[in-house]
Amino acid sequence: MNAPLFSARRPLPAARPGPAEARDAEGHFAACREASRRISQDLALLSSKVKFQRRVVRSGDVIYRTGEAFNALHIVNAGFFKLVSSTRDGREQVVALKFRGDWMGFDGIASGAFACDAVAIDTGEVWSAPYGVFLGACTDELGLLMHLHEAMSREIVRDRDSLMSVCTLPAVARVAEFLRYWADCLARRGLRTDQMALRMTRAEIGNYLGMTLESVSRSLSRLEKERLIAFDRNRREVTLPDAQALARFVQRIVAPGAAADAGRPRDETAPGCVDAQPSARPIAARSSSRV
Amino acid sequence: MNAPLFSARRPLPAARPGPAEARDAEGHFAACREASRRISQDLALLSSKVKFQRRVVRSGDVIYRTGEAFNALHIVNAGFFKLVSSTRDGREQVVALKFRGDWMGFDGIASGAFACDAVAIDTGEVWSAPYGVFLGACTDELGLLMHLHEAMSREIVRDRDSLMSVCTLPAVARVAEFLRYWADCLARRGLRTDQMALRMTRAEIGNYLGMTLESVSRSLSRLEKERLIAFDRNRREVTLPDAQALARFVQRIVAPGAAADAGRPRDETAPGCVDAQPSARPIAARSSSRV
DNA sequence: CGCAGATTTGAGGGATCTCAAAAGGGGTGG
DNA sequence: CCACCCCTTTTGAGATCCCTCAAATCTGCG
Repeated sequence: MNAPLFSARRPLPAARPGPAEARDAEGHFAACREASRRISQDLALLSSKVKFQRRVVRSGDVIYRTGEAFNALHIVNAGFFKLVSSTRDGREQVVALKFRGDWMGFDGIASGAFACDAVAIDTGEVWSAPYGVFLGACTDELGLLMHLHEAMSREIVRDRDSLMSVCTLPAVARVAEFLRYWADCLARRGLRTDQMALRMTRAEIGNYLGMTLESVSRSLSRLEKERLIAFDRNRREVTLPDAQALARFVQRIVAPGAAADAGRPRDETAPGCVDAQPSARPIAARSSSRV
Repeated sequence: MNAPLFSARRPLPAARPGPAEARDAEGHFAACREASRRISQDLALLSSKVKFQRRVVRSGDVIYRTGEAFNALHIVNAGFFKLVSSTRDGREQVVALKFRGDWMGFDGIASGAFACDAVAIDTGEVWSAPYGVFLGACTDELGLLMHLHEAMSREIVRDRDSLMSVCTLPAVARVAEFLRYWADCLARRGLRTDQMALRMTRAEIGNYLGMTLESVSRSLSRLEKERLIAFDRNRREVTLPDAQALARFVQRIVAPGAAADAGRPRDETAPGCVDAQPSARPIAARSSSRV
């Protein structure tokens, strides 16, 4: 009875583009439709299992604040949200962005107090329920438990992707990746990705990506000049004519030597065929132990 | 019967130093002893609830690899581990470090395949059990479930701390924070923090912190020159004579205006609770909505 | 003892930041 | 409806931090 109530665990093979690049676009659209359907379905099931408090929010509304007692978990039903960490000395950092179907509040479980601010950056709706209610529902319904764990796991993986981006990509590539990420998040929720409204200022984007607002602006201008993006009316809305071209642009920056063959599955463990000198130096392995 | 089997949820108020700065050192030591005791206790309880497969590892041993089917969760009983993410284009990133009591493998839950490599960087011991076993144990034992969630939550918070560090601190401050973090992790596990063996090459540290190995080396040399750290024999072992002085050093860099005496790292007592003038520009809040 | 890898240190260059000025956009009140 | 104001964005010029390249030193080990 606790079987696949929530959607199966790895329903998105297309998320990792297979070797066949040609039909990627179609595959991508199919995957997005599937993802969108799944998110809606999960939300519906979730709300049938747990009695939520629903709240409509507007841009700037705060869902929870750093230091507040952790009492509830929140799920985005609509809109966009940012999570902002801050240090005692006044540094602030946008650490995550949240979209429909995403959970907010996991950061509070560890210490019993929320570790960041959750702020709406558009009108939307949040569903909330006390942590204990989830816990109780989880023990009844294994599917819900697995859903919860998957959400936390996704968050961990995504956070690390951010770190990877910030640590290994130059500014313009980070902006390009950010745009791809944003478009992908929209697409997987059934939202149109042409004329995306970014909903964040250059300052917020720059903060999220670890650069100044001026660098964001310059990067966007450069991407526009290279025809990889196009602005709409007010420079707050952006179009990605060709997401793959953006990806190739990033590849070109990362590995200036290697040609455009982006779709290499995974045979590279450097030493073998070192054609693509990764411009990112591999981490020297000390004491590789076993020969 | 599912009550406080695992240690209570927020047992470390001292981790957030209160307004009284003076007795911080004692409070810190007490907190570390407490944390150490708790970690040992949790491990003992864990192993009484779940039948683990135990494995002794040596530096360089791989616990799991990117792309491998996610089958089990792992818990560090001894030693030190790094988690390394990699991209298809060959970039590598140390995304996390793991110590006794930490879990490894959460990244695999979301997609059903591990999303990074887990590699030992010292001899140690790992306890492993299939995910399903944990899940089963969790439904029997609510305390275990909460313990698991706290571990995942801690990981999320820590990952975001890393992002904060990389995005908002200059190189030398990142290195200083890294040393403090490492010392703190050791202290909370009852390990001595004088003559810490870093167990990572400069290249690995630099990768983790988003800088080159040369920058790490220069930063360490500078910290040494300012008497904030001291090297032992082989420059792989480091001593932090005064962790608070290191923290003040970081503060001085972040908010140059706040601390007057920039030259002397010595007897300048940190101003009360420095909620300093953020030299880091705050994120411009668009549409602050409600008046 | 010599080698291989790790580390340090220096010099120069480049990417990004800082500072500054001007243009654009949207909302409000007159 | 328009003027005005405030915020955001763009763009330029110079400064700076960090990276790249290079060479020397150090360490552990076979």
